Amino acid sequence: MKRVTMADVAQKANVSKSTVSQFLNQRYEFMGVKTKQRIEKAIEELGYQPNMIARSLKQKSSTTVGVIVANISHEFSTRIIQVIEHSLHQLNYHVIVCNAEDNPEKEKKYIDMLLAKQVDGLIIFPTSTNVNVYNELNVQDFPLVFIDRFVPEVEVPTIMLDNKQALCLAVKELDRAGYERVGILTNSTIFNVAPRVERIEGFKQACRKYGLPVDETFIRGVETGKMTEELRGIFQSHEPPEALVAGNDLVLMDILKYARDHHLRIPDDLAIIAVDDVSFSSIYNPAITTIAQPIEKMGEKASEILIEKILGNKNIEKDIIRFPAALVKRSSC
Amino acid sequence: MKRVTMADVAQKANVSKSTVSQFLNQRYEFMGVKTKQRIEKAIEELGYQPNMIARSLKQKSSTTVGVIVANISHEFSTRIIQVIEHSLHQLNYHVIVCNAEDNPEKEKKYIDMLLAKQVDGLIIFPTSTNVNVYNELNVQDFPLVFIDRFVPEVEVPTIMLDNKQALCLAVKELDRAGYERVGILTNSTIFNVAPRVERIEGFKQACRKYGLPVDETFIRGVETGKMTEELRGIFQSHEPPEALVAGNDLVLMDILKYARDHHLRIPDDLAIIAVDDVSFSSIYNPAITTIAQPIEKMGEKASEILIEKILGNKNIEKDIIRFPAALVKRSSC
DNA sequence: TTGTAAGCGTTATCAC
DNA sequence: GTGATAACGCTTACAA
Repeated sequence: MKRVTMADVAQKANVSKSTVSQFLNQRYEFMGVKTKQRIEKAIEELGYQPNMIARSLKQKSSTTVGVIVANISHEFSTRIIQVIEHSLHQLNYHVIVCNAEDNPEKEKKYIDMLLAKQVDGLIIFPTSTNVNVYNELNVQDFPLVFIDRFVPEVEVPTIMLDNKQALCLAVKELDRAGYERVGILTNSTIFNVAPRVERIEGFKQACRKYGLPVDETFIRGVETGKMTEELRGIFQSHEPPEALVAGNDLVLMDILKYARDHHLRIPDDLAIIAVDDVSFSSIYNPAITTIAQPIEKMGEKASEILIEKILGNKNIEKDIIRFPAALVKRSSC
Repeated sequence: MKRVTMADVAQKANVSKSTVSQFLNQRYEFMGVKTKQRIEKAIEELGYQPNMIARSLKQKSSTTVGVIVANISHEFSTRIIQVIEHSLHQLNYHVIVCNAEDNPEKEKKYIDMLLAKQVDGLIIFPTSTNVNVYNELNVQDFPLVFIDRFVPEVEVPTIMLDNKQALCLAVKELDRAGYERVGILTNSTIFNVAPRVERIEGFKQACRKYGLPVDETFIRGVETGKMTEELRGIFQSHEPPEALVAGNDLVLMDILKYARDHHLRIPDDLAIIAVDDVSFSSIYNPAITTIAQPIEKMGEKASEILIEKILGNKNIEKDIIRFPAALVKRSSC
């Protein structure tokens, strides 16, 4: 497959490469009408397509950004990536998505690869442990935005859910519905993944606020794969919880599966409220009450800040930007 | 952010750029041990990272492939993309994913952009209408693979589900369970999207095979957004269907929602079997019986063929490769 | 208004 | 064993 280059066009149109370049970059202010037409014709006839690689090399910009997601299996991740892709596409940026699978080494490898590919910026769902890598990028002023999770010692703009407020909303709803023995289940908190820790903390605070008992046996960060086991433990207790908050979509699935397999009726035997308004929550029977993240806004904001940084705007808040959650009331609690 | 180049390394190590290049490309056969060490040291100290853009320009290969998906909102799409990304990553290829949103113009625009970016190949869930574009790529021997849908007049390797067999499986199961009045709902067939047409056709054939009545009023390709309306029509009929096949995940959602809102018990009032083994089918109550596509195998095969083509292997079957579906028996029929 | 030439960071050829 | 030097396809001063 012989690609046609600018030189071919130039030759065919009887002009020099630079004139063709001018044309392509819409600088026809001082260009003869006839030259312009000849170039147009030549491009058309040859089916010329500019080579963005060559362009990138010269311009030192690839109009590509990388997105590294900690774990793509959360619906939240895929949806926010879609939003980011959509926003950035409108600005003529392309997106390369990488899935770190919650593995810091993989994340580091991806960062290196994407840098080698000269991406103009990076949006990362960080895995917390690559602090030095992040900081290195940061001191070099490399455009970087975090999403979903913050990293303690790194000053990077971070888009996050207001987890405290989110859980306050959840507990408030549980309280309103009259539940007393309540709990929350999230994925493992051993790596201090911010949303999980914050959600648990927010849950406890809210319980105190609404005067609900805080029973630590129902408040758990559970390792992947051990959820069923954990649930069995919880429901074997003398007084099992009346209501459970699912820390994310995957936890919700585990709870629902357990409930079904053990014939727990929702919400009568067990009320449920889930963080993340996953698509199947409105389909489920009964429909699941959820706490929704403003995915669109979060994705757009992340894109916006990244582009600002790419374009060289220095005065961007390097802080965490928290987005409020919203209660989507359905029938599971 | 000042990037360090090969020249910097060369200078620091007191060698020429070419030697550094040799080093980077593991050609140390004739390289002095000391030179090697000096280069290693210089790279380390400067934190040098090769520039793949420059490399690509020279090598005429970007080690990047594009994936254009017709509609990302199907779980099937996202999952197959994950598989593709995973397979190609192992071969050190990167993937740029684009969502054509079922819009042929958008698809064409993406193809152009990806070509401009010098992707080495393209995996497309085609939107059927860009036949000329596909053919142009094809005559130029540009590495191209279709997935999920075939395009009649284009000779490109195509990975597809064996839809006929899949629906045979579904109908067989319906028959086995004793249902007689059966139907199938898919998305709109006006654009002759292969899977939809084939699934409907396969359904009819299978009904004949198993001696079930073929009632066209229960066999429908429905426009997006009109599913609820259609369902209302179907269930107002004198003898509504006892069992329905959902042509894909989105259709399944619509059916489940309708069933819940109209208090149809599954499977007693309405049995359901869905094509695509979406994650929530095992969670739902009752769990949904599905026809699963071998997503892993399909994604891997697509990646494999694409890479073959990229590497210049000419004798690849340009035909449709059909993958068999599998019944996942649960409780909805 | 258009052309010339240098340069972006690599790799490849061939000379030393 | 190592180093000049010329590409790769484009942009951009600056010259004409």
